[in-house]
Amino acid sequence: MPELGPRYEHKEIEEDIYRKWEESGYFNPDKLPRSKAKAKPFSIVMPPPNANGSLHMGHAVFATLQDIMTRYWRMKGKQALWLPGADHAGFETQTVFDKKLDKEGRNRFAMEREALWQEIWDFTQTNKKVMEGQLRKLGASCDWSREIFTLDPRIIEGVYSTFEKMYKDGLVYRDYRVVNWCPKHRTALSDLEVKYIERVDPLYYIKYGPLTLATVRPETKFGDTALAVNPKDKRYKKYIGQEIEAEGILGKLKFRVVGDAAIDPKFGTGVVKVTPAHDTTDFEIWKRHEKEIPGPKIIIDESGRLTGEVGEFKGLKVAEARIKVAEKMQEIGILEKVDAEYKHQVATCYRCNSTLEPMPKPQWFVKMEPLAKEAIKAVEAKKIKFYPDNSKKVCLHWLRNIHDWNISRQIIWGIRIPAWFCNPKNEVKRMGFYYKIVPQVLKGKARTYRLNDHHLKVGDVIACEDSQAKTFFGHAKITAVAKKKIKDIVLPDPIHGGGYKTLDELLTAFRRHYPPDRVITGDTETLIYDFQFIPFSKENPSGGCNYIYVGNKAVAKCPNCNGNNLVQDPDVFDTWFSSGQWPYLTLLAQGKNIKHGTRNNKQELGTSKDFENFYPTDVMETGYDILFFWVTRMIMLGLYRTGKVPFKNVYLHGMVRDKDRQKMSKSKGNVVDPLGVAEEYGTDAVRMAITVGNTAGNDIVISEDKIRGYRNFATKLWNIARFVMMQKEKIEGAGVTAPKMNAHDKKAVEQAHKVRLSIGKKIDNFQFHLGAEEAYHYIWHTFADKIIESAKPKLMSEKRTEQESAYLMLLGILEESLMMLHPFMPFVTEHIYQQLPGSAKYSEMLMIKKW
RNA sequence: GCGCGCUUAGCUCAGUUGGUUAGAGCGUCUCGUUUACACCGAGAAGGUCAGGGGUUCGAAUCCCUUAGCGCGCACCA
Repeated sequence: MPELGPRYEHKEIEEDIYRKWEESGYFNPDKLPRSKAKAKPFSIVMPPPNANGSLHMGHAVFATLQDIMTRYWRMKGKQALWLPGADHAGFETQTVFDKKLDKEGRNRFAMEREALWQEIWDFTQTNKKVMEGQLRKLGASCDWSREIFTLDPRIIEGVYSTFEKMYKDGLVYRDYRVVNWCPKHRTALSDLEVKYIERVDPLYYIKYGPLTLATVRPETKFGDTALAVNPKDKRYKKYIGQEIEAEGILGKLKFRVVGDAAIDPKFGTGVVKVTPAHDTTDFEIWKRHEKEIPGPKIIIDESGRLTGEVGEFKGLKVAEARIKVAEKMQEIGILEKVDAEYKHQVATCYRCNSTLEPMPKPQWFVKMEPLAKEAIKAVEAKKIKFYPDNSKKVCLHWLRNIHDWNISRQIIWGIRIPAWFCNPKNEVKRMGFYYKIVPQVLKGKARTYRLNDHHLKVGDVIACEDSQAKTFFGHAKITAVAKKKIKDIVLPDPIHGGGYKTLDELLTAFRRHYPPDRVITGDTETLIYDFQFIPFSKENPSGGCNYIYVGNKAVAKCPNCNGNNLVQDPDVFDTWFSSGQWPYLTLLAQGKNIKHGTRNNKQELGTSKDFENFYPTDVMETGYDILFFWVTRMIMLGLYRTGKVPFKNVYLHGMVRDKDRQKMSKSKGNVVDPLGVAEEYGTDAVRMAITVGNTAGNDIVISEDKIRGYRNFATKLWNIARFVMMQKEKIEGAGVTAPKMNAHDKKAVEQAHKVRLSIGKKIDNFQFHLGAEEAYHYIWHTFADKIIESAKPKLMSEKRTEQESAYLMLLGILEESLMMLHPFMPFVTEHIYQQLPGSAKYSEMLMIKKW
């Protein structure tokens, strides 16, 4: 056999084989010979790799496992579809690109949105190309004709229609609340993107008048608006409802003390400062006591520096300010003590490890509970099977304790949120009204008292803003301006609304609306503006009514007030909001029969040939690390949009580790590059190393030694084939016409067949490792070591029939072996298969042979 | 705190609903070149399946418990 050398030279053949497979067209289920004959569908939608780098071992794991299933079911005669894609990976790509810009001395915050978008677009398209090549190298038999990118217009259209429907159904809402803010990347993150790390920080005990409280964040004290204690705490009961005076860095402070059950009396001193702008819990405390205490006072800006009324600390970064503020407190004698060894969890950005700054922002949220409820029902009803089984429990636990999901990101790389705000033009002056006042204005309140000078004169038209919700509700035309001491206001004042009967009541109200450290007495001067209120309406459109328009494309005029002030939300969606819809959107995008619902009702999903045929998909195979990010959200959104679960089975693979169980990372230098080792040892060897010993939900250990072991196996198989081919030449050389197998040899072939069926059973049950091992063991230690060895004397026998029978047996078992191994090691098996008698064309093994 | 796991050969891990002498890769030792293969063959050493208790005719496997390790979620300023 001159063409079969003693070693399998993968380098010479892999590329060629893949090209021929691809040219055959059989990766596309529509082109399979059996597809006309009502073959049952089998479908996997590929987790789209992030188009911001090249493939790593984790990708090789999913590529291998999904390819095993696809090839197996295709061989079994199903209409097998493996649908590939690529993910724009919003925030992750943005951070990768930010780093690149940083190296080049550039910065995205100084760039035009369109120019930056174009650069990132080009960057992802380049990466996408590279990854496609790499998936081919790994032997992935996916249908490239259906490949789709997450920013494809067909996908975006679907994402928009989902958002629109959810908005109308009340499942997405805009809210002003404290979000997880990364000061480095200047965007909000979802709760899942927060990584808590344990840190030791000083715990400062600060005197606030008669009380002492403990905090790790003295620098936020400028944003304090109250103090809180547990209502059951006997020590402090008498202070609840009281205003206490305290010495502050910037002068005297006055805070009200509220009782709130969220306070743990056992922690610190049992007294907490309430900083609603920069702490989630405090924001909630304020919400519960908003009648009694002032709301958020922002003193940290978006880049994590102090801002506002913070005196000499203005412009300092939080970490610096903390030390300086503590020093200052020490100086003026309000720092009681410091516990330097305080251990606590700090919220950080999972991408850059920056400490997150909680910050109030208006954002879009998804109301999760109704969606989770349906998902729980479906999972409990076993509409989805989980591998490993216990991940179902993990999934249910998460779904049962779900929180609303912030889907707004303040980056440019992503799908822009299709919401338009009817905003007042910037040149229009605005005046804020506390949200409780708004209905009074609408009902006829026509006077407002202001301590700060707004420089308004009679005849000015201003926009009226709900200062909590940051929404506008109308115009006010100023009709009179006066300046008076508060005590000189005649009470009750019917034009103001008539709510205050005594000076004390009025002063309390003033204090509530201004920072606590502002001293307000009867002698304080106030500006008094009389105005004529004009609500926004279609007849009266000027200015912007803050109506929110949600739709799949821009409209020229505000549907509410007819104004021309619509401005699109600059934010983009969390990537997972779009990838959470991946299974149905990718299938809907395929084929010519695509319908996206009726023209009048964009909310309807429509259908397509692929959607009808392949949805729900058979398997979702991905890593356990994105169970919550992706899998649960696909289930929820899939049920919401299609009424069906998006997949019948979930298989979760583990994380790849090196031989010392260390997580692979560039910084550790222990990364095994799948393409590099595939080049050196052959793709088949890498695939086997990935498959054997890899069980659902458990981490996978991959070392070069292991890969080398399976490279040896490929050579072994190669030599088995070489040996059998040698017999072929001998038999054929002797001019045999119709050789026959004896009963004994037939039995051996049947045995091999049974092994193949047993391996199939294991693939059916998602036990790929067992299947791979069984094939390995049978071929090496049964076929080669025992069957071939015992056949040797027969092959040398003088009896022709015995010789021929032994040859036929070996040929039969070889064929079985190639088939059982093909899903795992497609290249070497295909290559050998082509040498067998009767094999003419490529792709026979791949497509036509039944399992 | 709540939840989910793990502990099997020197190392890294398999072991499906409980069923003969517990397996694989790599490593170690001995021998071996014969119709393919030294990226090989024949053979060997190496495990009280974390400890204890229970159920059972029978337990690595099911139940309880102890110890050690890991992961996820939520948190106290």
